[in-house]
Amino acid sequence: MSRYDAREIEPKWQKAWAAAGCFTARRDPSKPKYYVLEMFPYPSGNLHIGHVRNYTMGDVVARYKLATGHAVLHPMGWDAFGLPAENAAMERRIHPGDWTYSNIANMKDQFARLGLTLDWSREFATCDPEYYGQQQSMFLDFLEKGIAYRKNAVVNWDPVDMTVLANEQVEDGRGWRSGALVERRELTQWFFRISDYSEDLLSALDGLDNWPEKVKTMQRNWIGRSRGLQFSFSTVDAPEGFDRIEVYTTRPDTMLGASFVGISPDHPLARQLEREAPEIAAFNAECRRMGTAEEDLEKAEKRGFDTGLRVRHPFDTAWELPVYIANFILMDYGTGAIFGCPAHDPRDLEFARKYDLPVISTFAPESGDHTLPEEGGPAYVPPKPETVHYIRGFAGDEHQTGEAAIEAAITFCETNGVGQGVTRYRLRDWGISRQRYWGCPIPVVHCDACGVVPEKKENLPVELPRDIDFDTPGNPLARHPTWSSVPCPACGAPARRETDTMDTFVDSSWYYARFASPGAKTPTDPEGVEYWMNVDQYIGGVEHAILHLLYARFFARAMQACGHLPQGTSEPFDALFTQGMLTHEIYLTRDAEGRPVYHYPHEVTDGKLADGRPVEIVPSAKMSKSKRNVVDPVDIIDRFGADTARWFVLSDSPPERDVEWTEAGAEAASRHLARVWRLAQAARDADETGSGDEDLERERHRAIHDATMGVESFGFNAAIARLYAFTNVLSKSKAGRAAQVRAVRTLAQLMSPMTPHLSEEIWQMLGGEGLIARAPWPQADPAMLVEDEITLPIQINGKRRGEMRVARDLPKDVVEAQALATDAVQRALSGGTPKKVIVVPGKIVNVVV
RNA sequence: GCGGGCGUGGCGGAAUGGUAGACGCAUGGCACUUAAAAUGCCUUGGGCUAGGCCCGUGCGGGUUCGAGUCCCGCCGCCCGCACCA
Repeated sequence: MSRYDAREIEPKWQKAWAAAGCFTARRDPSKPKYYVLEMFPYPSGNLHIGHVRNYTMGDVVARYKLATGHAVLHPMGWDAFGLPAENAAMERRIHPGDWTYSNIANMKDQFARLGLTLDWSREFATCDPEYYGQQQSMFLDFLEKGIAYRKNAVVNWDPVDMTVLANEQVEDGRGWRSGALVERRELTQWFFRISDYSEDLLSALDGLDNWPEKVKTMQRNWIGRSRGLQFSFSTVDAPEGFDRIEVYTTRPDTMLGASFVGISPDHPLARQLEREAPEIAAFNAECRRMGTAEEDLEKAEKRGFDTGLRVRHPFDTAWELPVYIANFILMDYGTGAIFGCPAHDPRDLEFARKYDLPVISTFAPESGDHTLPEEGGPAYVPPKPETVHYIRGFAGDEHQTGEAAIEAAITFCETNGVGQGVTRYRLRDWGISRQRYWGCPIPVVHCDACGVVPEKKENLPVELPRDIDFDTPGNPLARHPTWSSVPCPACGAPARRETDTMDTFVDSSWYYARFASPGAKTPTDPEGVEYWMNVDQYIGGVEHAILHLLYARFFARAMQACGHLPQGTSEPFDALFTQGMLTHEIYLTRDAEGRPVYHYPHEVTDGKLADGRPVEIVPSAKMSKSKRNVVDPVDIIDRFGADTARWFVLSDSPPERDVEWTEAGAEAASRHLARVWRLAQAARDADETGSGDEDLERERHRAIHDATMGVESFGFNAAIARLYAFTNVLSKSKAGRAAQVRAVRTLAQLMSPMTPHLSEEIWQMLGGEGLIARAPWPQADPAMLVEDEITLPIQINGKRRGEMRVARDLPKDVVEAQALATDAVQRALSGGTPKKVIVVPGKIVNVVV
């Protein structure tokens, strides 16, 4: 009997699949098409075990769809632009392009060992000029359609490094390299008009039936449609041109609870005031000395500055409110100005208590204990559909829901000329300008005479220059001696190329469409996208639930508007699956100062280091290089084989949840595969006749049914658990050779999406025809699945107290009579009669005594 | 801070509102072996006055004949917050 040796069989079958061209996508009108896509990786240099899980899931789907007669497209590429390449360039004096492409080569070798069904003939990297040139072409289309435009926006500015920082490069308000206090600075930047699509992006979510509800909810909240009132306060003694302050509120029903007006430090009025008042200038400067990240803003202490200006309440001109500049108000939202109602907003309440401003409740609960905010209670913010009692109402009923009150308030205000009801969206336009080298150049030219001029399409791609350096901080493109000097495409006069490059989210917003025809001389070609789009199943991390997926949905619409995608593809991903992370224990010891020192898993045995020191163990932590709790897939494949790695990452945990990588789990998976291998040999060598052929055959059909359901519903862990159970039955079976061989061949097929190499080997061993990768998926015979007799649990007062075997279709009254006759029920009744008997056919009997 | 999610034995987890703990790991025992490894078989939520009963799905309430599942309020962890990808 030979042993299962993954190192021997895995390369063999990988070669066989390649020789047969099994995974090359081909348009085939005689088959339904299926496009499965996993979010493409950033080429960081090494495949992470998390990648293994992500790509194995897609591979299971791809192999299953191949087996069920689909023309499958399963491509792979590289999300190759971005900051890490520039960081590597600075740290190691290596060119970002060289670093990126060598990482790609390395990761591709690692990919090859996993035995995935990828069609590498369609591979591209977003940093290939062929790819980003087409992206530039689309940018020009967007520009022509008005989807791309320029406006001012704030960035994180590092005054020492003289460079723009990403949010993650700002740590506690300081630049990560220079340590300098970061400032907000305004630059003219390129934007995509995603906000024009707000309503469509919102309402189309309703049609995405195969997206997780949580992702749709997050997107809805992000787009943030709100109904509110826009109105203005008239000012008292304000500077010239500021006789009114426009505000927007979603709670106009609380207008009689107004206590102050707050404006953003970037509001035009704040900017005007800082010219005359040094204290205001100082305060505004202080506010701007904070990163642009909304999270920081929200967590920061709420601070304000009393401008001394006052506004008149629109309902009562004698009622004046103070105007504060407040650090938590963003110029990008609404009008950059709010009215504060401390009684019904926790932020406003914190602010009011700090600056001793009035707190005025406008409504209170209908009943129950309630401490009014003005008497020290918390801000009262009930859900809008809840009915409350209006103490200071001015429109609608005294007792009404927040929703009704808001509509009544809007109507009242419109009737009295105080303002207008408007629908707003939280979604802001997408700023795509980056002041960096390693990204897609924005293909426009700045001409003194003609202004902003689009590059001619025949001049695309606008390629990145190769000869750059990172010796001095800032954007290498901007300081390149010759690159930006070009003639104006319109008038031919000397002009300057745009040196901003595009956000890398642009690159990943349309790659799925490019895979349909990767070599096309236009961004897409109609034949390719018409056949392959949409993506039938998209798989990736939930961390992309909002930005990437929203941008990709927007891009599909914008591409459609420019004729790059056909009708019916505005939603590019028919089904979405968000998978969980891979986690691993963290092992650490403490240094003399009590700081943690992290240790790699291979340094730890039985909770101790080699020198015998015990380690602290932090369970289920996200894998990160700095914590050293990483698992190298190459190492796992060397030791156990790809099939074991694939099997393990899919077992144990549901795909949408995190899974903890454990050595013991990997070993168990490996042992199981070896056991299946032995069973296959035992089946091959079994006696011709045996007993229980029929039982095994029934079990085989049940396994087909259950495992198929598991694969179709992304219940890979459930499918695997079912296959374990089938394996247990098989190993105990005394069935004859034919029945055993049939059962093992089915087992190999059902396992093949997860363990393709082992399955091929067994298939061949047991005389399967051709490659298992091309064999049709086994079918379960419905007649073999029904059971004639079932076990019915009997409950007394909702607790299980017994069971009985009954015919599957026994009438309800007979079931009831039999249940009442059981010992357990008789004991519980002790001669009395039951109060109630509930019989759920085929499920349960509950006797209430 | 705001939005979204998750929480079940020693561990990973299973369970259309209907037998909580499938399946796997780890325990412990047995078989095989000179021995070990490997393999196979069995055992295992906690408790008690143990062949029966009680308690158990983060905590506290509620709906229901019946709640891990639905509702309300907490606690903890994770993801996102627009320039990380």
